[in-house]
Amino acid sequence: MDIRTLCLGILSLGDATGYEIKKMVAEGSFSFFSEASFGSIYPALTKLTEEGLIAFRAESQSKRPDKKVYSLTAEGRKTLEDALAKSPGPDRHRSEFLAALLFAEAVAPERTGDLIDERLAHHDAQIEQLELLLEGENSPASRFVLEYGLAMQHAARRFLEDKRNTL
Amino acid sequence: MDIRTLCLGILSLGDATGYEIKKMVAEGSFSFFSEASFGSIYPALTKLTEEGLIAFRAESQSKRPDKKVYSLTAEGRKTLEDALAKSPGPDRHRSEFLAALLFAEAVAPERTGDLIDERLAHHDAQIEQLELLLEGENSPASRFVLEYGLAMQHAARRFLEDKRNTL
DNA sequence: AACATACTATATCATCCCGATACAATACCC
DNA sequence: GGGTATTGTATCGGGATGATATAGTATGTT
Repeated sequence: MDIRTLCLGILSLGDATGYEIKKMVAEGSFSFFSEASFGSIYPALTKLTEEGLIAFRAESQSKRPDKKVYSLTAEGRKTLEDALAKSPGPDRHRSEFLAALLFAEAVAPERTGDLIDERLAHHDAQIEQLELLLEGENSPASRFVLEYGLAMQHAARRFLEDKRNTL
Repeated sequence: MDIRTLCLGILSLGDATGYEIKKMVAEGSFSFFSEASFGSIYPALTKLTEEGLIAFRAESQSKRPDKKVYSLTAEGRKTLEDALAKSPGPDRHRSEFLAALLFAEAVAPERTGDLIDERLAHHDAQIEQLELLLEGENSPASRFVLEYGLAMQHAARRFLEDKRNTL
């Protein structure tokens, strides 16, 4: 899933500005399976507009630069449907924590206990945040994703607690 | 964790060629928390060598290009220790599956059942592979990572099975 | 025997992406 | 008054990905 398809997908759920798209992937339920920076979102939106897959209306705001509110065109919806027809690629998980844990074993074994304790606290914070998001979310699809994230956090936390003394 | 630190970490576990490092992050227990391509590994090794953090011995092979077997220098080990002293950055999870599921809800809802069924089969395959790797692995740290991955796969699978009919 | 695919091994390159930065006005808090 | 946060668009350097090139060996397939 490249940034272009991600933008099409987000716009299929409703019109948005580049800034709003960035907020959605940085916070909210999108943040648990995707990422994107301004440096990729704005060029993607420009190119998608040139290709006619999306269009924007400029909303002038008093004392602020114009907002460009993007929306999906019929052609863009078709392109998204085609992309979704293919089976999704594999998940990609990058964890500095797991890497640090594995390397610390060889280089600084006294550090592993701290790493795990920090991690448990991190999971607690994530769980709290997810439960908060879940309270304010009514869309079934978004709730599904948030509950999925919650299940994963609980599973990771449980595993670490069980195994803390094994290493 | 950039590729440079990843290479230092892998070399802290034992000497290796660029090709072997690539194999480790593409298969094996490293693949569940990291990724790297030839296009990033070879330049990283070259630069780390220039900086004196690693060194290589060329092993000439009959009828093959020389192997460059890299190993960590004392300075490289120190650099790795410094990097591990910092707390690891957050995990990054990218899932085309979750994105497709969320977007399909709006664009092609009849596809969601198939997506989940495909995903369940995918988890079964991953679980089988992880159990296979676990059989041949004796290092406690590697076993820890593999068991972690296994726990996550089981949790995801269980969640999807429970929720299949909710959407 | 011929052919195709896969493996070992290094390396480069276009394209894409991230993180930082810039600009600009408003709003809020101490 | 001053510092930080928010809404907004946009660019740029450095870094990463995925594909491709080269090249010989090994293995499997028809």
